[in-house]
Amino acid sequence: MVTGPKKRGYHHGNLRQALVEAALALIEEKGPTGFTLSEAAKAAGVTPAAVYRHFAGRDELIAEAARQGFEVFADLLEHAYEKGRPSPLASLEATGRAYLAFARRFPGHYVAMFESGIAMNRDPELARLSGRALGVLEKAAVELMAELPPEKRPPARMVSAHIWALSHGVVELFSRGAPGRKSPFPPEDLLESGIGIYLRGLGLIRPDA
Amino acid sequence: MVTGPKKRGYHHGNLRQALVEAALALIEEKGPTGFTLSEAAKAAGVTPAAVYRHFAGRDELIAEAARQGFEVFADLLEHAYEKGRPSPLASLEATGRAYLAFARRFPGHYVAMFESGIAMNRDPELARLSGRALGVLEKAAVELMAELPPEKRPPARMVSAHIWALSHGVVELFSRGAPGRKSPFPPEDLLESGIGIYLRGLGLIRPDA
DNA sequence: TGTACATCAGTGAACGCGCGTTCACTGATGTAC
DNA sequence: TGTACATCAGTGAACGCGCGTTCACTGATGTAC
Repeated sequence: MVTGPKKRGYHHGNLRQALVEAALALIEEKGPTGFTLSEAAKAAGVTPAAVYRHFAGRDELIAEAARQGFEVFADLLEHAYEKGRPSPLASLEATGRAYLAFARRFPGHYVAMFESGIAMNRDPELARLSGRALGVLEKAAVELMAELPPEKRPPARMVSAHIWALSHGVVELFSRGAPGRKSPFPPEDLLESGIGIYLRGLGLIRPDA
Repeated sequence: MVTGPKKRGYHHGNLRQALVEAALALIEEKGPTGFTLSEAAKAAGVTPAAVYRHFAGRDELIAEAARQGFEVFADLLEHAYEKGRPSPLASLEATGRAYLAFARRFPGHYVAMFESGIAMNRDPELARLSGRALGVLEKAAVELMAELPPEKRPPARMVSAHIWALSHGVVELFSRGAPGRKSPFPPEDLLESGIGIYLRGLGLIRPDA
């Protein structure tokens, strides 16, 4: 058994993180329902009871997975947002793409965050992190709205809600390989074209562009 | 014990349907995870074993609930579609509203259909019914696209996918009372405004309307 | 440097629980004569 | 109409299972002297 660069702590080394990763792998594989504490423990090569040294219980473990997911999520969105600057339009489009990219690259996290039935207010840290992620979208929307004349300027929070809903819908319906439901188009194209049409509807892209 | 209009069959009368309804109530109340065969049986006033007279097992029961949901769903969409005629624009908008109305009025069905992890191809009837529902949306999109000049006419299936994704996203994120996540706007307004902006982006509504 | 002690991560056995599922049964309903 | 029989919906006891959780424990690691 190769231990790697001798980084182990007491016994396992870093059981806490190993459990989170086992949980994510299970969620990814079998959905939020298919994850059990015992199985996660087994996957980490440890007795179920050992889990209680690190988490108060099953829900705590999922919450930690979601927490880590939101952290990466917010980072990715922020990075995409910055990359689009100084154009608010490019920022918002990049942010949308980053949303989908996250869901594809971290499906376990995505499920833990949005489909596990975790209550956001169970944990202030979770609420803060999810707020931060959504905040990026809102900031992009606010800047975008500033480009429109005030009289035809919808509320920025509504716009960010639209983008979020569209992104989430594309992920849920077309991105994950729902058995028996075939996507007519690649989800990336679907989201990109959808956002494009939407932004044109806001008057931010030329009608003939 | 009042039996009502004496419609009961052998013992229970109509256990099959009673089980479906108990399952829906449980799903509605506690999510797709929170539903167990035993609890549904108890809610219907019957022994767990009795379920097997009517369904092959737990999954069969959920599938039946989803099947009934899709039936109502397709009917509602179709009705809304017809109501909007002969204007394709009005048809599509009404169909979108009907989508949300269904999710609100039949939350248990909606969850069984879209969040229970039921495989659509497990059951040809289920595939047929879900196809019929989606078909209404596609038909509306096809007619709508016919109003556009061919050179600026996106694929109808893409348009219907956009509408579907936006509707589903609004339902999942803002319609159901996800604890700790407060909706900034009523979901109906959110969907209506979103679809409106989108249709304007397609060039189907006047920019200044 | 070596020894004694404190810490605490993980063990393993045990628990009560509710689950889905099976089975032989019983008794109400429907039907043939 | 009445009786004998067939049907079959629902019972109740039993099963094996894996779950989450608890507990006293053990033994590897870290620390004080």
